[in-house]
Amino acid sequence: MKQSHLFTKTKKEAPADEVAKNAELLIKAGFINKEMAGVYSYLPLGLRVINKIQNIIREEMNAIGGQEVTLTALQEKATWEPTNQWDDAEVDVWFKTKLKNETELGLAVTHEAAMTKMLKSFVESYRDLPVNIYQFQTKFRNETRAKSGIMRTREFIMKDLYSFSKDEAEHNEFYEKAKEAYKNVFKRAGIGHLTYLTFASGGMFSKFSHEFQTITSAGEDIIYVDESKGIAINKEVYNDEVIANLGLSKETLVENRAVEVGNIFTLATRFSDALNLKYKTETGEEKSVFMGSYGIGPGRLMGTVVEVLSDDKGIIWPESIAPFKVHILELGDDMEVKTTANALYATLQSKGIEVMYDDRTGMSAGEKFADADLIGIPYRVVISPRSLKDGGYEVKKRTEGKGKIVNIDELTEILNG
RNA sequence: CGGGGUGUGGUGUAACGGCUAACAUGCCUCUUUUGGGAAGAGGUGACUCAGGGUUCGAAUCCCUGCACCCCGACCA
Repeated sequence: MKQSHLFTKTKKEAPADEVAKNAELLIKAGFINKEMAGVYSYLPLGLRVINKIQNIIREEMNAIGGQEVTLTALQEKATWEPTNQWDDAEVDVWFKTKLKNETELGLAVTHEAAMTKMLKSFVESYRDLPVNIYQFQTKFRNETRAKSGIMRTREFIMKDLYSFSKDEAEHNEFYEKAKEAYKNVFKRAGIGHLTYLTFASGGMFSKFSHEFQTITSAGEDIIYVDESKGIAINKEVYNDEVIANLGLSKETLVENRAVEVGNIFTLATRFSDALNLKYKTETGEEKSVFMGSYGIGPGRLMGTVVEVLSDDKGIIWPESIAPFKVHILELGDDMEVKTTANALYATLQSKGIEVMYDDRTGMSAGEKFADADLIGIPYRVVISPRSLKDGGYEVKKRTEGKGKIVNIDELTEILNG
């Protein structure tokens, strides 16, 4: 993409009402736009990142047998009444609305019940199980306090997968696979080294759950990390019994602030009992389907990456989720520079490399450098009278201080690697 | 939901109850520049969140509403 074509612009100053680093940088660089408290739109650059993240998640979910669907965001009252979750005393984050005929509807807070209900049309026999279904869908939660930029919003996309198994043993098998898939997601998104499988309370759904917590001061949770074992305990269930059950000891646990980037938990038969999702076993017995629920918020994951991987100049995207792989900067209005830059842009694109080309004219070099650092694309290639005189292209990684001059073959080799 | 705070050009800030609401940045025009947010010149842009009140006089004080931020509680 040519940068002159991009309708968004970088800003020198972040809006005064944003304090969170993720929102400051993402707004300054033109990835997101704030519509109101806790509600953000994704702009071209931000959407590219979200799509990359979703594709990683999609690949990992498909790899463990997930099937993708999209359920509706509008949900009827009857869906949530069997589990008593339509009640505002039970679930206090509903956005509720009505049809013209006064029928009450809710904007999806989550999809456990809807997915369970939907599956009743398809599951009848043990032969139909197990199935694992997921979606990327908008959730609406009327949070009393949105906060921390895109980390806790009132409208957000969530990947939610629901597993439907014949029994607990089959469920556990999938649950373990899901754990590994989740680890892969966070590793691939560039925050694996800071993310810990964390033992936590199950909230409304079950007694315990597993969270994936990424260490950052921007997080809302306190966790106790055992570095050598690579696991942690959430403060909410941190007690002697839990520590002992997990085979940990207080001495090796270190307190950290962290953000929950993923959460998986066992639902057992809570929803299948309530909504009557049953199947016939081989012996003709009727049994409730055994369920699990697995969530990741791509937007929050994006915010977490920014919180964790950035410096005083801007964002530092991991290659896997960067909006583009390489950023070409053309400096000055020299004709030869322009010709060379255009040719490189065409060449890289023809090789399937995602490239942003800063072809904007009348700008100082410093301004282009500053924008490139802010946007945070992994590789920067400078083309200028100087680089041409030195015989090539100056390539620099966002994480490195100094670049080096290379020729076209060396450059494509670096970018293909 | 409890507590604290803030609303001024697109953005960031300033202005004692008293001059035509100032500065920077952005944006437009021209000239000169081009390796770390260039320089000069000229221009554009705000009924100071909304409504009421106090006052000779309100961006400034008071009330109501709305919006936003932070701490806590909550968090499927």
